[in-house]
Amino acid sequence: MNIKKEIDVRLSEKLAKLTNLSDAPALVNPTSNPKFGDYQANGVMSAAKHLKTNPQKLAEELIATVDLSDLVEKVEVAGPGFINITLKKDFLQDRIAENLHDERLGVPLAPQPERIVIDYSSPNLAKEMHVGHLRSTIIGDALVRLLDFLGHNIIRQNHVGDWGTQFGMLVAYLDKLQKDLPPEQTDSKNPNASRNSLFIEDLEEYYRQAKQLFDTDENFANLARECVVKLQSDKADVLKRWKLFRDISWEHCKKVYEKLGTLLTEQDIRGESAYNDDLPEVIKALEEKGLLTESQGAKCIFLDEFKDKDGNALPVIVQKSDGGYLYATTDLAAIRYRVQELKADRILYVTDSRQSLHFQQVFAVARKAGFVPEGVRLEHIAFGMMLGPDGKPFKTREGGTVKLMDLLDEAEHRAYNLVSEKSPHLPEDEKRKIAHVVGIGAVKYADLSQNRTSDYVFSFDKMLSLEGNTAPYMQYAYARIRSIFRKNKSDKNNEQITDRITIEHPAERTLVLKLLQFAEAVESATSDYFPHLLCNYLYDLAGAFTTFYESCPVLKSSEPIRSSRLQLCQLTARTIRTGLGLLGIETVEQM
RNA sequence: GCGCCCGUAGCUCAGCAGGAUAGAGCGGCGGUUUCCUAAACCGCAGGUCAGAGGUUCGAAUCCUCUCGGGCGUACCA
Repeated sequence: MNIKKEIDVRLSEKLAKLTNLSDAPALVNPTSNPKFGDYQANGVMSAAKHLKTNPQKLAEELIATVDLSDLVEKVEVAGPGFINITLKKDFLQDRIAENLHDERLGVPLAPQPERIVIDYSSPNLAKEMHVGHLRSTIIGDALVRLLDFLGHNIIRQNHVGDWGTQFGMLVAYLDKLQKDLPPEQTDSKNPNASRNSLFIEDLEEYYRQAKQLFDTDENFANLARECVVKLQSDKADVLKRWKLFRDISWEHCKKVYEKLGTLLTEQDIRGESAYNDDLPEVIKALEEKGLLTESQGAKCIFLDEFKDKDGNALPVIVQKSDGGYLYATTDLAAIRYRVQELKADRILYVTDSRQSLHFQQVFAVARKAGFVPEGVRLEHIAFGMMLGPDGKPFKTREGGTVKLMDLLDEAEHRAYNLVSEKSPHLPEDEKRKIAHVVGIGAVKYADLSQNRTSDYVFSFDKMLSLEGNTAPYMQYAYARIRSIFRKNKSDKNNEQITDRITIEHPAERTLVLKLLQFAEAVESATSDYFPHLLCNYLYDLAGAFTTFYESCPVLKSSEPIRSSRLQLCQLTARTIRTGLGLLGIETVEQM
């Protein structure tokens, strides 16, 4: 049960009736200060302002009309028209007892499940994954888990870059290599001979060299462009190489995803190449709608809502003057597929904020062209850049791109050193397991715990710190609780844990209330796609637990308090594990 | 030039459908351990919420302008 929502709905309904305002939200939130109770409603004041009446009087009227007796111990009007609400102890105890046997820990399912397509990760298959793919992958994966938990039907889409100039370049470069080699070496050195002889590292290097050639050698650039054309016309030998590149690259991605623990699989891939045949169709459809204009040889859609410096409409180019298609064209084709074939109710794009103009334009064109029905939502879940400690874009010391695999390896390595230092007694394989969970968790949590819209400063030291709002802190909080149960099990006078939770101590009450607010945290993190709100909640929960644990002896208490407190420990552990799980972060039993 | 985002403690960040005394963590200083994991906890110091106007009973939050930073802005993705 979402307590906040429950109170809000009841108050808002009555407030609307009382004021005859169509929109009179009660604006219920947890109180800013515990002395005001558990929840406060702030909406009366603005409603009173609209009606030009006395807010305190209106607040008094409202609480006289609304029935909250099943939840509430005390409701009072305070200050200029706040309504302060204190929940009943019985209510808290009853609700928390329900969560004891609830897999979902009180989080309600979405009343209307939707089919939600989430486009995320989307690496370029011509080269290794690098830090630029990290945020999309982490944030996208967390949103998948969160929305799925609410009962939505999630369709992951990995819109990989597996087509176009970049692949033309690679194929052309391989051709060139082959020609340059002496004939007798062709079989052993020719990467095309066997896939085993070509690795992602080679591919990375080829891409670099091919790119350089492409930029400097006009002849080569033309060859590369020809290869793109050949790709599009299904020339068998060219296609064979393309598949080879793609397969090698995917093997590499798979390893990264595996290490990262993302949900993406081969089934989720639907890359740019998948839309190749649709691109002329998209142009045709736009043409038929009368949206296309030819300008400087390119086919464009001019949209009035986007203006250039002189106030002229800005174009969205969908076909180049040389006949080639662009990013926007592919995205339009993808939208059609997602609407028509996947039957999406909502399509989310998890990409960096630099692409926000692009998506605004693509969304606008898709609407105008009738590719997207009225009720279908298109949303760009934008995020900021990853910065290095110097506040500049995150690069290696030499100024190169940081490979994602290297970064993850280092996180694990650092976590391993930490574990070895703090818990040398643990067996080696255990230490490795913990290092993996903590290292990867740290990278993910550091990203997710920050408001995604802003840039964030990447720091191994900070994310692996045991202090503050970090993964290791949360994982440690979990492990500490689990240790209580190991201890309890090994106790001689191990007693049966009963089901009742009773609130005796203020710290218990605070913890219970916090536990009950898990539903609110999940809801808030999901509604606007802000996973950091769930992180904030978990951190607060850990704090509430610590206070409880410091002031309320658990194993040393006598029944029935002992059972009650053990249950609180159990629920806290489950809530932390579930919450981290929704973010794609694992826990360990000891660390 | 135009557009979008941002500027909160020394540092990294919360808070922003307007609400009560602006919160954390790190760093600094000072404490706590015969006690269920000290990888912990508690306390103190630290702020003209970039600046100036405006709207309001009330502004970090909304509006306008200024300064500072980032990103984007016709054939890359």
